[in-house]
Amino acid sequence: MDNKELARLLFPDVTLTMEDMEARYPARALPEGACVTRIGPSPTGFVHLGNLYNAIIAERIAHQSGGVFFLRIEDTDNKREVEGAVDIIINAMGYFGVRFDEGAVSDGDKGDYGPYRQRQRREIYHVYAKHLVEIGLAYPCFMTAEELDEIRAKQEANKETTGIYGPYAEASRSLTLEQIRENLRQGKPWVLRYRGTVTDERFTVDDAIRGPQNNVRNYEDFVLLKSDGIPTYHMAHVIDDHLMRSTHIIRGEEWLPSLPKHVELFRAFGWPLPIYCHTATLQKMEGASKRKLSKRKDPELALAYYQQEGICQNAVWEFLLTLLNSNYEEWRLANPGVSYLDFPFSLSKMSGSGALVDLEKLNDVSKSVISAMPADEVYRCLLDWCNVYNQPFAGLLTRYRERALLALNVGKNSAKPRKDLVNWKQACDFLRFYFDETFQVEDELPPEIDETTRRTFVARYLESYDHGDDPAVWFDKVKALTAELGFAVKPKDYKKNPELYKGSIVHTTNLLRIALTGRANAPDIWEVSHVLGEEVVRSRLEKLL
RNA sequence: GGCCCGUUGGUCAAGCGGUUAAGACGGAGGCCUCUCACGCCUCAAACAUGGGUUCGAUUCCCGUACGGGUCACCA
Repeated sequence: MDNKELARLLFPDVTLTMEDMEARYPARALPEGACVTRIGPSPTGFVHLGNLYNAIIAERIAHQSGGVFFLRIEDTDNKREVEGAVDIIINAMGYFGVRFDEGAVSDGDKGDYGPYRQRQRREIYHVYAKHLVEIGLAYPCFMTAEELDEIRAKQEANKETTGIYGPYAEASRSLTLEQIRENLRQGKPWVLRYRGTVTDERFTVDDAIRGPQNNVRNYEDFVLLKSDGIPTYHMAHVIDDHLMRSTHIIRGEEWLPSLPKHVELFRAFGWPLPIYCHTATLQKMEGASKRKLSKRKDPELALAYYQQEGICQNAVWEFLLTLLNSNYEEWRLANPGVSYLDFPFSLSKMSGSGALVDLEKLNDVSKSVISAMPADEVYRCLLDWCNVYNQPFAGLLTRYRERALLALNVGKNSAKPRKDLVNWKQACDFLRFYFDETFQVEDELPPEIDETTRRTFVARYLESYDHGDDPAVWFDKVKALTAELGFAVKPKDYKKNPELYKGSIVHTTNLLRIALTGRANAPDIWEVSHVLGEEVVRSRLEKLL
C-alpha cells in the first residue's frame, strides 16, 4: 500500500504541512515558568460547577505564573450543540469573575492562536490526519454502525474486550488502495482510525495532581476523524493543545481512561507531552452514598443556579478555593481583606478524591465574604443582581440609595461585624424593613406587654426620643423607661424573680424592634433607627399608640 | 465484566514511619448580650479491612471490601 497515495486520495485538498502549522503557531514568547492553560467547554447550553472548578484552577495556574489562560470551544459534536451556548458560557464565566486572556469571544476570537472554536479548525486537523495516513498510522474505515454493533455483540458474548483493535480491525486495515478508491467513489461514509498496537507495553505519565499514572499503551484503533470530517476529542485535544502551546491540561478525571490515546498521539506526532492535571469529580450526597453530580438531578450543579440564588461571586471562588487547596482557609484567616488572587495556589495540594459540594459551607463562606465587603461594594453587587432578578427591589435600592448604603453598613464598623447577608436573594428579604414599600410586621408583639402598658411605653418613648442621642444616652433612656413601667432592666433579674416584674428589658426592646423592623430578630435598634431616619421611626412607632 | 482512580469524624480536610491524629463547616452545651447575628469557650465525632515490611505503621507493599470513573463516529 502506498501511504502517500492513500493520503492524497483521502485528503486531496490538504496542501499545508505540519511545518506550515508550526510556523503559523510558533512557541509563545513567555517568561520561563509561565504556564499556558485553557478550559474547553462544549456548547451544550449547560455550564456547571465543575466547569468553574476547573476554570479556577486553570486561571490560577496561568495567571499566577504570568502565563496565558484561554477559552476554547469544543464543539466537535454538532448533535449536542445548543443555540447561544457560547454566550451562555462566556456570560457565566464572566459573572463569576473568570477572565480570559484570549479565546472565543461573543462575536469571534481574540488572540493569535485561533480559531478557538474547533469546528473552524477543520483544515488544521486535516493536515495532521493526512500526515498520520502518510506515515501509516491512520487508515480509513468504512464499517457501518451495524457491523460495529455485530462485533461488539460478539465480543460481549465471548467476554472479550470490546472495541476495534488488532484482529477486529484487520478487515478495514487490509483494504487495498483500489477498494478504498471504489468505496470513496460510491460515496460510502468513512472514519479515520488510528492504527493501534496490541501490546503489553506500559508507560507512566506524571500527573501533577495524582502523581505517576501507569497505563497499558493504547491498543485501540480509535476514531480520529468522524465521518463528517470533524475530529473526535482525542485528536482535537492533542493538536489544539500542541498548537495553542498549552503547558498544563486541566480536566476532569473522567479523561484518565483515555490518556493512553492522547499519549499515543503526542508520540506519533513527535511532540512533548503537556503536564496533565486530572481533577477530582465534584460529588454530592444521595442518601448514604456519594455520587457524581448530575445535571438532571442536581439544580445546584448548574452555574445558573448560583446566579439565580445570587451567590456572591467572591464567595463561590473562596468556597471552591477551600475545596481545592485546604490551606486556603488558614491563609484567609491570616490575610483578611486581601484578594483571593493573592493566595499562592498549588496543584500539588489538590486532592485526588472527589469533593462533596456542601451548600452549608458555601453559605458560611458567603456570609463571611459579604460581611468583609465594604458597604458600597455590597450595594453595587446587590443592585446588579436585583436589576436582573428582582427589579422592584432594584428600584427601591436606587430610589433610597443613601438609606440602602447605611443599611448595608449596619454592624460593619464593629470589631465583630455582623453576618446577616448570605446571598443577594436572601439579602432582598432581609433588607425589606428598611423601606416602607416593603416593610411589614411579621412577628407578634411580646405578649408580656399589655395594651395599656404598650401605649404608655411608646408614648413616653416618643416623648423623650431625641434622634441626636448617642447609643449610650439612648439606651440609658430605654432602661429608665423600662424600670419605670415595672420591667426588669437586667434580663437575669427577671429570670431569677419573674414574680417581681411585668417582664424584662428584652420585652420592651422587642416591642421597639418589632415596631421598627417588623421582626423580633433584627440588628441593633439604635443603628436601625438611624438608618430609617427620625420621621420613619416616629411614624412606625405611632402606629402602636 | 475489563481497565483506571480513590478510601482519615456527618462534610471539606492536615498529616508525608514514632502526634494527646490539626483546623473549618455542621451538631450539642455554655458565655457575652436589648432580640438576632457576631465573637469566645467546652463537648461528641475519624485513620474501610486482612496480611506483610519495620523496634514501631494513618503514613510503605500486597490482597479484600466499598465508592467513583470509563469502556461511542459524546465531550
